[in-house]
Amino acid sequence: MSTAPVTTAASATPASLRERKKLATRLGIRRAALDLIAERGYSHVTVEDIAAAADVAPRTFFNYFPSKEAVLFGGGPDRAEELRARLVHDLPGSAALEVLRVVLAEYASSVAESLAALGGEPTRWVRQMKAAHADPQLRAAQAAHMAQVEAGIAAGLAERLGADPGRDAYPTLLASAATGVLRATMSFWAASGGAVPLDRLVSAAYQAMADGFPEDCALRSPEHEPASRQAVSAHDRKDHST
Amino acid sequence: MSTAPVTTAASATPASLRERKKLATRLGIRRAALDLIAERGYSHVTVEDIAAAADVAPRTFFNYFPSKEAVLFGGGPDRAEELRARLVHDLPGSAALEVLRVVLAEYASSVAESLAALGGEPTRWVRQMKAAHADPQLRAAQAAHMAQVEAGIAAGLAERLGADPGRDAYPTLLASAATGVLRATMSFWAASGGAVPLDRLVSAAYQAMADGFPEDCALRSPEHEPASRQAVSAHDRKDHST
DNA sequence: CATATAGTTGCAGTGGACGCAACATTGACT
DNA sequence: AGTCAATGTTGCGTCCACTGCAACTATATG
Repeated sequence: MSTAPVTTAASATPASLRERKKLATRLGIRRAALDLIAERGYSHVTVEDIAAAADVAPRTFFNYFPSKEAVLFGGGPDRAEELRARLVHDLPGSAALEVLRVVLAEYASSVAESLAALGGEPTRWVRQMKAAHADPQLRAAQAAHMAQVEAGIAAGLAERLGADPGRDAYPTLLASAATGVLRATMSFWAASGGAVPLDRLVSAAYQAMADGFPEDCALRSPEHEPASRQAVSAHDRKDHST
Repeated sequence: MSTAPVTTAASATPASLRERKKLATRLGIRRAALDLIAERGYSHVTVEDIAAAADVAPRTFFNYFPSKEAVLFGGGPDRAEELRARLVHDLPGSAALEVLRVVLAEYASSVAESLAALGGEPTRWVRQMKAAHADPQLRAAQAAHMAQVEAGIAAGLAERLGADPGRDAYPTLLASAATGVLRATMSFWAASGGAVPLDRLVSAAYQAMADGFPEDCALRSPEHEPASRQAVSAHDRKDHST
């Protein structure tokens, strides 16, 4: 939030002292939480521990995050709403799949950004992501979070397409598939250490989806801990009708 | 508790007295839970309530279900493993998408069956499903559950395709999309009151996915509370290469 | 400086989940 | 039958996530 200027909005807004302090403690809590969790694992860290490490009262933790899990995901509480709005209005005239690809690619990037804003070298939160990937509890939590995002997407798509979600399953279907793809992509990206550009990964994955997941489709990462080489062997041949 | 005789499977499985008793209490707990939740809503029912209604000690509840949420989903704890195995071995030689469609359609059916095994008219658990769809807490729980299923699917696909999930994102990607579609489909089916045959819905949805979610794709349900008519207006024209 | 506003903290309480140690039931063996 | 080992059930104590409420404190405003 303070390290790298956010390109989206609300940047360069030091606002009042109060606001700044709030942001600071929020970030402090988040940082402390991620550090501890990376060290000991999610289930071996209590809210009390986090609060102590962040120099706030345990009670204060819940003034900033509605749950212990939320500290891992919730960058901003309004991201879901923003997503919805953009899905409705962006790229008017384009196909639903196209809007999804563009908007969700940006969403992914913004998530990545907010991770980077936590400071520290990438190596640290790479470890964190690896840990998250392992712990089934966290997988569940992440799924729950994405479900919320998905609801926003479905609503946005339904509005854009003028469909009634109760009667036409298409928006929900598309939203579910889209978030599924998004989740898998971000997991993969995190596991790769962030070496492959996220937006490219997301685009490739959506291309795969639009093409109906052909057999020869493969999203591979380089050999070990990739640094510069990037494979992302998508197929740029088939043009799907839009 | 013993309103209607169970019509489905598990019949003619007297096994030992012990096994039967266990099954009985398990079903009793599940029934009690679903009843109470349908009445009061998920968050207004405590485990203690459920236990009381099922005539067991609160502690016993956790001998059968690992969590309060689990009582809503977990039919059997080994379903995930079975899924994995079938994805590896079934339909040798067929495309991954094809196996997914077949196996997941059956999975969905078995879930539906276990719901029906709880007895009572459909109307009851239709209400339950509607409630579940509304409560964000439950949406999250269901997502978490599906995440576990997804992990099994991803593992199975990876094994079938001989891919390393750490290096090739294809299996994970496919699994995520597949469970997304499955989830949306089952939600839709439940919301429709189970009027539309589930396996047909699932097949249609997978067809849509294999075709890259064309714009004209629409999975619609009849007007109001459907009874006999069923639309499922999929497109049976395009044959995708396999 | 006084006052309103808003954030922080402590406290007490609810409820989910677990480990452990009795107690009850079932099944097997002689 | 009668005894014993498994296995299931229950109660108890504990930990921890989470919440409402009521001080208390720091910022903002007049």
